[in-house]
Amino acid sequence: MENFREDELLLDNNNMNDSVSENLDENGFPSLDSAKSFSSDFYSSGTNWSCLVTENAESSEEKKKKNKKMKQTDLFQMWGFKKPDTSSASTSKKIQMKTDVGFPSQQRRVCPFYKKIPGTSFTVDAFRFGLIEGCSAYFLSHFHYDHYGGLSKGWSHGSIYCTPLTARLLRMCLSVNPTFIYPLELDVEHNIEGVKVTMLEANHCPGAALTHFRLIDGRCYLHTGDFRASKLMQSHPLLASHRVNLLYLDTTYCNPKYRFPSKQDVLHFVVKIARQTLKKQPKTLIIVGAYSIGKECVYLAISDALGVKIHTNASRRRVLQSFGWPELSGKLCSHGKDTPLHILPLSSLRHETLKKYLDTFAYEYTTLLAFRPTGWTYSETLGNQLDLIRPTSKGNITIYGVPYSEHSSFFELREFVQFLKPDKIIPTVNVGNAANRDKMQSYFREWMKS
DNA sequence: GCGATCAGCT
DNA sequence: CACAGCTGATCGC
Repeated sequence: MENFREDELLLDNNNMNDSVSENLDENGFPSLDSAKSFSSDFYSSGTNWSCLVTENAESSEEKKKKNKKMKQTDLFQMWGFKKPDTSSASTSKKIQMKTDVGFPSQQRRVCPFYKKIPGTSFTVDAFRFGLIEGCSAYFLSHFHYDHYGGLSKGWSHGSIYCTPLTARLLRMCLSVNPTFIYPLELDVEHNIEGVKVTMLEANHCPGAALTHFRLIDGRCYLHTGDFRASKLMQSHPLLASHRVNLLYLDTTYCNPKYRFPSKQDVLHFVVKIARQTLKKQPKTLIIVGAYSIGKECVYLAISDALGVKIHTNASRRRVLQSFGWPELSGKLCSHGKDTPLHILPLSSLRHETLKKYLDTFAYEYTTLLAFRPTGWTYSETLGNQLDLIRPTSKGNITIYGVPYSEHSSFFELREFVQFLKPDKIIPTVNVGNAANRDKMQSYFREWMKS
């Protein structure tokens, strides 16, 4: 997850000073020798977003006057029963509610400093800002929309560096011109403009990577992208042997209220529920919800445990096939009737929608059990106790929210940071408001004490 | 006519 | 709450 909502970024514009921008070069890249001071200024001032937006904040006020509209999703198309309708929909004329006339959006959105790597002309996950002056290499940490946003067929602003799997998805799903894409094998040191760059497995979604930069002067910077910290990560030679001077950290769950179990525990829980349900009612259709990529292990675990194949629509099958994982590819099947385990978009995981879906398999299945894996199915009181999770049931439809997270929990973050002992930390998530930034800053200070 | 983008929503 | 989008409307070519 990332913060990039303009209205959020605008919040702090009334309290600006020049402490950050002083340490930026003419293109807004933090200069090499001031890497320390620019991040400390970031923490001390907490509110300096001078490198972000400078336009007026008016637009956010007049936004909320649109009527809610009924939407008519073609479920059969989404589920793969039907080809997309190519006939044009009727377009009704509407009164313009636009308030920021005259300002092209890219002019108003400037790449924030925490996406720029000091002492280099590199940026990370910064495609939605159009051409970034002074940027010669655009790194992409993983293939999730809020990170690749801005990339499309017409991209021509510069070289894109990412893992080979992410590169395939860029070509396949976004038709990005391959001449701009430079796949970087994991765990191999690549020399890019004199900087030694290594991609490390991020334990997030397929293809997600931490990016490790070793500059010519020996300084090491680690950008986590989105990641779930693990013990295994600590044994990586690059992290075990080199001091990290600057850590760009995925702070999605940087708050102790976020407690969730290990992935393994959640997988065991899901499998247990699936088995119990099938034992009671053998004619149960099992659904796992998923976004574009990620959470594959949830349905792989069920597939393995029950010895059944995995059905999903053609477009998702194409994406999953592209991973090149035999243990996944071999289990996919194109006919829903051939397996009781189906994958649907998370948006389908509502009782009403699932009922319709079950109706399309009325001859095969009588009940439906669905899992909604998200990171924020947490509870302060439940904590780690999976057995206290209660599903929501309506008729023969049962939905479990399960805390399968592909981001680090608060305590995993703490352990990772205390292992790494970086000189400085730059949070990359939840930085849109000052209270959050201050809170995270105080956690960092606490962690770094000893 | 189509792809890209935006606001609103979950 | 916030994940990682989804959707319909609008904009731009």
